[in-house]
Amino acid sequence: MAQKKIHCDCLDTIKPVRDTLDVINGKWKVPIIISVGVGNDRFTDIQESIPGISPKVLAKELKDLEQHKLLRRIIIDEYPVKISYQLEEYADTLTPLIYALKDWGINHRKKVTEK
Amino acid sequence: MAQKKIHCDCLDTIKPVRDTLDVINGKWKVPIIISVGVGNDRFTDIQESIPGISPKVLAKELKDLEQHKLLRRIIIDEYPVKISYQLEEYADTLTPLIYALKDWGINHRKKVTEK
DNA sequence: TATAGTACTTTCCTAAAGGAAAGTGAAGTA
DNA sequence: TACTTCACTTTCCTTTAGGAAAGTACTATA
Repeated sequence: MAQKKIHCDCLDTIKPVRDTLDVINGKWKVPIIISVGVGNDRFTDIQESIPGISPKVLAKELKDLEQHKLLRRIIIDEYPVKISYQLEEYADTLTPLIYALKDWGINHRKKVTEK
Repeated sequence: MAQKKIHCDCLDTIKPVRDTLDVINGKWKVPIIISVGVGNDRFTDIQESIPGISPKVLAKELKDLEQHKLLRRIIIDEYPVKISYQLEEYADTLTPLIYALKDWGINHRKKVTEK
């Protein structure tokens, strides 16, 4: 009787997790969503609210997030010209994920420092 | 009266999120945790359960996860020598996060394909 | 004409991540 | 002695992410 190699199948979980990671990947996207979510809507305000982010990186990540329909860029035609960034409604679906990331981070820091 | 620049403060959320991302960062760590979690405990089984991962990358990520106390490496001294990878209890704390990643991915795929 | 404000862009560079393919070492088995 | 299995390691290379510093474009106002 042929022995069949069994390794547990977990693609049902891995595949959607990968889909998510493809969207919110990297150091900056979730922080940007958080920042815009609490009300920072201007380029420079977003930049100042996220320590360490450079304008180059911010501009690139904002474009990515726009393409993924997580936020939109609104041109306000006054003097001086302003741009407002707003979360799309779809970004609200990320709320549970963001809380999970936050909660785990808080707990992890507690664990690491209490030694 | 001096105008003070107000930009909404969101560091309380951004900081722990960053701590989390520092640990589970990248394409592979969460998939590996999932795979080991469902019972794949041998190097080659883990490798086969995660499409596209190379042995070099798997070895490196396993070391990282060990350092972060998320899994342990157990040497089984038989012939041929086997290594068993097991999740630490601490890895269980990631469960809510993994579900959040999975659920969002499922929903996102639905959204993207139904157009 | 010069200046100020806003929102970027450009250039240059380093570091980290990732991929392909082949190789290694240890030990038991034929 | 050669072969097999398992768990990696090594080498080489390409791609992506990220950072620092300076520059640009537009327009209104002084």
